[in-house]
Amino acid sequence: MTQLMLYNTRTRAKEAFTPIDPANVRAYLCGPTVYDRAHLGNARNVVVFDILVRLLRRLYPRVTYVRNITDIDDKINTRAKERGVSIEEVTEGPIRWYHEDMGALYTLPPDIEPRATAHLGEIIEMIERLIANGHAYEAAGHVLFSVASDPDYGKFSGRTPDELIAGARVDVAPYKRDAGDFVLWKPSTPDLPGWDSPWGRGRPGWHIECSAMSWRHLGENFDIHGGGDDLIFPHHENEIAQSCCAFPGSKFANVWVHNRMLLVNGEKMSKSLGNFLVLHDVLEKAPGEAVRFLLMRSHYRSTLDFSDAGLVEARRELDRFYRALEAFPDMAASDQVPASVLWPLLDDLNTPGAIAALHALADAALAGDAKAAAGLHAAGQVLGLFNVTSAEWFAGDVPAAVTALVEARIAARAAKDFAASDRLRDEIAALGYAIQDGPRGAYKLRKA
RNA sequence: GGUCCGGUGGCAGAGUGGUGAUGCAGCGGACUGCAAAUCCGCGUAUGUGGGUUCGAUUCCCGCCCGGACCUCCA
Repeated sequence: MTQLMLYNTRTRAKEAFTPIDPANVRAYLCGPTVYDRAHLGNARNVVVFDILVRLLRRLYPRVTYVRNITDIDDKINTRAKERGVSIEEVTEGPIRWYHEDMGALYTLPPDIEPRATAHLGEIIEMIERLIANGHAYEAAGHVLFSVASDPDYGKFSGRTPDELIAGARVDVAPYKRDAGDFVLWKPSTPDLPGWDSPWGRGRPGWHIECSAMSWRHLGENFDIHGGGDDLIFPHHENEIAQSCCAFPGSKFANVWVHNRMLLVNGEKMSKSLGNFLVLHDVLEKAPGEAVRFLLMRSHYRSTLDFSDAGLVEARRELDRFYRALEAFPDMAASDQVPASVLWPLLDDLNTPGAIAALHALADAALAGDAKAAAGLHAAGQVLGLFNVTSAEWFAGDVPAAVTALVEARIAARAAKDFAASDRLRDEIAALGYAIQDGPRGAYKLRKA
């Protein structure tokens, strides 16, 4: 059983995944707009896609994973103006932090990481095509996409143009033909970053860069497009409209994979609410692998309500797996992922189901089953787990002060001075380490 | 207001038209100088009212509650 099933937002149904070209599966994930630190919601999105890509790589010989960086944006411009620096100086830090933080979660880098600033040519070419095809028009220095020109507009997100207008909570610019028309290109005043175009010096609107970059790197029609479900409208609806109208007859992405939002205290983390958890801060509280594990403990299409208690629990579950692996230090590496783990993953990335299977393997491994331990380790590769050794997981680099106390305690126990022994255990605990005694004076240390 | 999604044991969280995974926490026992870890065992759940069915947690309808989108957002 190696058939991957994926829920496709386009059809609102779980479908058997069939690549356009089995020799090269092409996938695109909407990446960050780089003006700030990544938050935990970004992390969920990237971890989910990371598992999908790892799984696809087991099933197909080649996967091209593209994740863009949006480095043209009005929020970036605002920051640059506030600080009196160039937009490159604003985006440099956030791009570096993004790589560091996602790396700390053991997510694989994309094969191609295109930037909007390097794709103005493609962006302009697409806009020219849209104008030539009668799907876009110039007005007041802007170029706008005409939603009325696209009979399919709204189908993806399940809305009619009337609904969109009725629900509009923003003022409609007077130069728009329809309230739903959106900007492809807008003029830049001299104090703002801009690029020369047939419509004068300006900059692209929000949605066009993803259409241009996916076209450049994956073609007019590719397999999978991912993102958070808050992007379904308007971002992905608009991407589809632009791409399908610029390339008549193309289908753009075949399968759309959207993860649900991460909640904090029952509410969506969002920039406007200001309640978002900065990933870097969460990584101060727990190992990256525990944060990653927390994000896979619920299905990607369910809401996940973050809590510190959940983080602690994620870490304890991983403790158990590392204990199971620890029992087989010389285990030969295997890439045979047990069917019990693979099967739920193939069924629309059911990570909680896979984790349940991991626990069964851990039980067997703790009972002495070497094959189960090898299977557990192999399963970790497809899930992006077990990236460190058990010793590193439990203790990391032990400070000299702790080692000295441990040695003093061994001596005390040998002398059966249990009062001293218990006192030393408390002192070790005060330094953040727990000690476990084993047979014949053996012991294990772990970070509290 | 429109559209959509969900409500499972103390908590987290899957699956399923036919005796409700898994984990964490809790309880009892073994082991231990005491612990920890490990092992054995235990308990508790499908929001609510109808309908379809031999049988529903699973399908359908109403209600209640929660969340998302309709605006920047992963």
